[in-house]
Amino acid sequence: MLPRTFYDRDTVTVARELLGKHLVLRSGGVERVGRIVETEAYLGPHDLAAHSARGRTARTEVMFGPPGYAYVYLIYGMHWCMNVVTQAEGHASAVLLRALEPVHNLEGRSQGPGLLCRAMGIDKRLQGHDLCSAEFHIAEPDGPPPRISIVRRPRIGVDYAGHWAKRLLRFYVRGNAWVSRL
DNA sequence: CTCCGGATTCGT
DNA sequence: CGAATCCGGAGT
Repeated sequence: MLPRTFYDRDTVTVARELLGKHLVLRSGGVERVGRIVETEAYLGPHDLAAHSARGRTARTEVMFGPPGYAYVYLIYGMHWCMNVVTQAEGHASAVLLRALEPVHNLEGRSQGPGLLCRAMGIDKRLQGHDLCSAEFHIAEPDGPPPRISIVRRPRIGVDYAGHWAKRLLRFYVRGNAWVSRL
């Protein structure tokens, strides 16, 4: 299991290093595992695409808290999205998990943040959950890590954020078939 | 209290 | 390209 210190670092670094790691959720006697192949970094209140840019609210409270917790929210009234909170308490930054390569017990497709949560069974009950826990965490896969090439692109769906929409804060594993879009 | 729109996905 | 579908956040 990744230690809390993994998340207590620069958000771009965490977003890049999460690629290739395993997201693990044990629920109802079933363990689901997916390999993270696509992420986006949301840097904090100064980042106009980040939810924390609208200030500290009930929904975004967990983003302002300590690193290594899940920020889960509902979008467009029907899809859950999952983030990992990064950096020290008060920084209000996070990494959005956008796509998984199926490893174990995933239900259907997992390319795109909404489909990822559907496949893993992630919803409101995991909002604010500790990711340094047996039932819900991110882990280094067994064996030697494969050498991967990382692609940097602008984030998806944040055109409203002015110049922040152009920043290269989306990361994915080059050539991976489970990435949501090229 | 009302109103607007979204870190998406799917079907046309 | 537009609908689905609901709640957070902002304004009255």
